[in-house]
Amino acid sequence: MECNCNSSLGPFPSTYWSRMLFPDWAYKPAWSPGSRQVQLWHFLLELLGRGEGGAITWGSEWGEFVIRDPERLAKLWGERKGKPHMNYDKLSRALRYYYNKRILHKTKGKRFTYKFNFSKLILVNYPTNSTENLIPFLTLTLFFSVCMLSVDSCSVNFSSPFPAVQLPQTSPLSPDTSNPKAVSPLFWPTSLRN
DNA sequence: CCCGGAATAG
DNA sequence: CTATTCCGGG
Repeated sequence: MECNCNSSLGPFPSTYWSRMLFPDWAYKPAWSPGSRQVQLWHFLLELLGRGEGGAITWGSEWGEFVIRDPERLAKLWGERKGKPHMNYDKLSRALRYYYNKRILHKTKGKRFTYKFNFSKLILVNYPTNSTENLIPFLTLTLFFSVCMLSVDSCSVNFSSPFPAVQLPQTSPLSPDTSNPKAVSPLFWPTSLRN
């Protein structure tokens, strides 16, 4: 199967996608149900999606990004979190904590260059006590969001086997959770596997 | 620059 | 728990 985002689904207004870019589970760690503290990976994807000022941009490979202005990125991050003394040294330490969780890894040799692991990103942050079969939908949510916000023409080949899969019929803003099995768990792009 | 340990906060 | 802060080391 091929996904051509621009022709099949888009284009959509950016506000539309920014609202569905990160579902509720992305904002809060499982241990603090009430809080909605923004996490660093979330913030980065947000900037990457908006193409914010060139402080951070996508790299050549899938999921790879380059920090073009480290101190400015740190300043933006500090403003978001209310940490006026944030700098790249401290921000990069937070990025390094993602290595163990396999959310992120460094592309060695390339300065200021890191690479997302989107599948791990989902698995790590998905609340385990919730319904399992919602994962495919959330996968699609994150994948398509990143896909559509990051590149002009997004074309990805999906691997077989590929059972009958249909996208949710309702609006992504109010997903039909009563029919989560509309999307198969096998719906994983090859580029997201590892 | 990049790496992780250690202490600490929320 | 996720960072933040600080820092010795490569």
